[in-house]
Amino acid sequence: MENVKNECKNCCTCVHENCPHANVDENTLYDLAELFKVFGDSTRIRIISALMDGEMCVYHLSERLGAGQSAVSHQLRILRAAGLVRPRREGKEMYYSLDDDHVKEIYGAGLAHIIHKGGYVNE
Amino acid sequence: MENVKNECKNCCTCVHENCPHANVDENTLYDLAELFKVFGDSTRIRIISALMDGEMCVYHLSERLGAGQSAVSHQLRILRAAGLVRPRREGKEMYYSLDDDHVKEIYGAGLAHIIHKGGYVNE
DNA sequence: CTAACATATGAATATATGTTCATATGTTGT
DNA sequence: ACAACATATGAACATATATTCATATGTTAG
Repeated sequence: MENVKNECKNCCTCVHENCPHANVDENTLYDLAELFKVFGDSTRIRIISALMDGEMCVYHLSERLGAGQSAVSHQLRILRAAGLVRPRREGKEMYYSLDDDHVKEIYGAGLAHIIHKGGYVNE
Repeated sequence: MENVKNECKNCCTCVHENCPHANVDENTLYDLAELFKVFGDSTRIRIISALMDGEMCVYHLSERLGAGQSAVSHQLRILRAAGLVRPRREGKEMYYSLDDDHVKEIYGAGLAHIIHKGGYVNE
């Protein structure tokens, strides 16, 4: 409702884009929830993970995930709408790739937490 | 299903915890989706945002969010189960705080993406 | 232009999830 | 022990969401 002004008490006094203590209004928090919601589905996070290695067409994504073409296409639509992936047409095929490095940063930050909590063993 | 071994092609050859290209098995991806799912709710992200300023008791959280006590408590349970917040009892009250800095990193990474996409104006 | 292929989309269904209400648990002061 | 308060929890309900099926759109080769 209200927009409380909070100065960063932890890392700095200025408000730069990476500062997690930056003043954030309610609408931004809703946007943020929407963004994380997109990451919060196993099919979509698996798509993102697959695209870490580089672009891939829908058919190969579908194959790699063992999911239906329609399901993958629906999820790609959501990823696209969130600005997380970008399509590129080449003939009949659509190649998808991660939109920018923010996607990798969010993914990496989440992964670091999982690892820290010990639920992950690297081989 | 299968566990494909991918070496990082972008930033390094070693596999350290922050590398977004680290080899990640299917189970970890499911854990990751579960983690982001926790961030992907407006009530929970508002709780996290509130706790950025420091610990807070349930009643004050409930007050600040304009949400019911029960709703907040239910969401705190989920945040606790995910290892994102930590409770501390002081008399009748329960004070919650962010569990560790990973929470801030994930939050900050998401916020950076929102800002980059232009959906956020800092005052 | 037509057939074959790749992807996208709409509708329907089944499942997951958040909130509310009622109540239980736990703590303090008397 | 009891009353008052703070928080937690279970059940019920309403809503959101992911998948599937059928079909539409778009592209290429012949």
